[in-house]
Amino acid sequence: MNTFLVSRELLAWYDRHARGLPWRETHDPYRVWVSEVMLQQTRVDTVIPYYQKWLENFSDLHSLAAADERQAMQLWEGLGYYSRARNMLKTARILIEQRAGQFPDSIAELKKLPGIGDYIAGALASIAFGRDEVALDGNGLRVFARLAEFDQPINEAAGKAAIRELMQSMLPQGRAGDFNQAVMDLGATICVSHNPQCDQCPLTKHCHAFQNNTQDRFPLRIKKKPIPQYAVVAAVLRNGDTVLVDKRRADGLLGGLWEFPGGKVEEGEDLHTALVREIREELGVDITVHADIGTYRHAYTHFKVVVTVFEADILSGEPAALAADEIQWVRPVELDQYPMGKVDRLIAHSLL
DNA sequence: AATACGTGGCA
DNA sequence: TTGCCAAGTAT
Repeated sequence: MNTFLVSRELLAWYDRHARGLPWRETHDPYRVWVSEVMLQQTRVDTVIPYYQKWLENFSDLHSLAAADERQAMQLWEGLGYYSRARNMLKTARILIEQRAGQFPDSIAELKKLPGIGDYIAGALASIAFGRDEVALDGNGLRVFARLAEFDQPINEAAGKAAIRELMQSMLPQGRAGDFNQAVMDLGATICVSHNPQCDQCPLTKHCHAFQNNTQDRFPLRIKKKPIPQYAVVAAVLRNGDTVLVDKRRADGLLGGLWEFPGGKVEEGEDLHTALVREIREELGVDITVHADIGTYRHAYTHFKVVVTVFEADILSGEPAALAADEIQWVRPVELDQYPMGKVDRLIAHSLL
């Protein structure tokens, strides 16, 4: 492969076909950063409305550093990977307090900030600061794995490192940001996972996969383990016209979001028993379980759940936040003010 | 190195 | 319906 030609022709293609995206209107590090964080594992079409809403509420680093966490989580609700939002708040505050509100421009310093890893550090350095640095994401891995019929799995460190070196070797001095974005645009619009549009690709004459018609076989990946499925129960506990919700601890799944109390059903346990046990563990109260008011199936990244929701009443005791950061009695109509994951939001809406 | 971490689109 | 995958990072 002639890396010089690939690089030159890719840039020429990008000059004509770059997508007009909201975060490409400036090179403002704050805006580039917001977009890159939101775009992790998330499609452009999904991100755009979130990006615009976020910028309307937090137009710069100062307003984000001063932000209310609940407001930030509400704006993030539905995007997933919620630690991204919490890390953005942390990073904004670090930059305001320790760096006079300026992003560092070196990879090493950028990577010290919460939520900034190899990719975002490279993206900020190259796109926002014009430095000659690689930003390698899933698109780049796929594009170059096909170009070279790359024989190593791209979801292992060695494979990623080799492709990073290939990209490094063809990085056009002075236009690394455009080059990185060109690779991503090509991967997102033409060299897509399934049914790549090779008839529109500017690189077919360099592409080994195209020449051998092996696009479907690349990139190679190590297979993931099958994911387990769990039965989960949740309770709608009532007190007058309010229901009880709890705020999950900051770490872990859906950290910092609100939920209806409950948990996993153990092996051999029936749903009622599980719910009584979970509520006793989480809130320190005994309940009577009433009607089943809904079943929800949901797939997280590494497991699936079937959630059964029950109406329930407290028999004795005052609920306490034994396993959560906070508990609150809330009227269902007010629950939109409480950031939640998908399943709990569906349950909340079912109560209206 | 392997696993945890959300959600929605698509075949 | 099920499984794969999408602008990754933290531990």
